[in-house]
Amino acid sequence: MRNQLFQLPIATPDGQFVARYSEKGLAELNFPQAGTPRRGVRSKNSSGARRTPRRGVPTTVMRSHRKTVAALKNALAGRRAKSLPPLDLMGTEFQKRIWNALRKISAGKTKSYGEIAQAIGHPRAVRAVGGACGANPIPVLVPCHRILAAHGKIGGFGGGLDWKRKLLEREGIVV
DNA sequence: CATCAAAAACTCC
DNA sequence: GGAGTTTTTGATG
Repeated sequence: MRNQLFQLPIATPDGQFVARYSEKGLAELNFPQAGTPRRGVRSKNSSGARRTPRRGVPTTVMRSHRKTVAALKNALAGRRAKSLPPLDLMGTEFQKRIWNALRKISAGKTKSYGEIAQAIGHPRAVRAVGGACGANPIPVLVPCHRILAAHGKIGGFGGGLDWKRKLLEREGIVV
């Protein structure tokens, strides 16, 4: 079991996102509809899933939530957020490196999995990079959708390929 | 606890 | 279309 995460909804024109925060910051962000469609994730929906305690939420979490909402809306509008909320990324060092590299990508630009692999010093681990992107807990804010396959192909996307295309088109990126 | 085996949002021949 | 590379995850001894 991880630390207790506070789960809060985010209403956007595209639906209701679900964000989960630790006391350090944003830990996870999910698309509307599907709960956790990532592979290999067993999400027993028993009482283990902590719902939204509208109060009893630490002020740090509320602050992160406010920033997250602003950043998410900006991102959905096709613009990069001026400032992201504090992120509490949980994963292996390899994944953290990749996610950190993803955050460096400016809005309206794309990179390939190979580019990311080279950026983190494992030029052959392109496949693993794809896996790490799929394990990215915070899509949109960590722009995993700006990663395209080598030959300009769309690649894949955990939250659904339609989302990826939509996000890319909103940023003016044509595939 | 250490080891083996399979899968993955890729890339090159 | 097939083989190659790397990491993660679940099963096995």
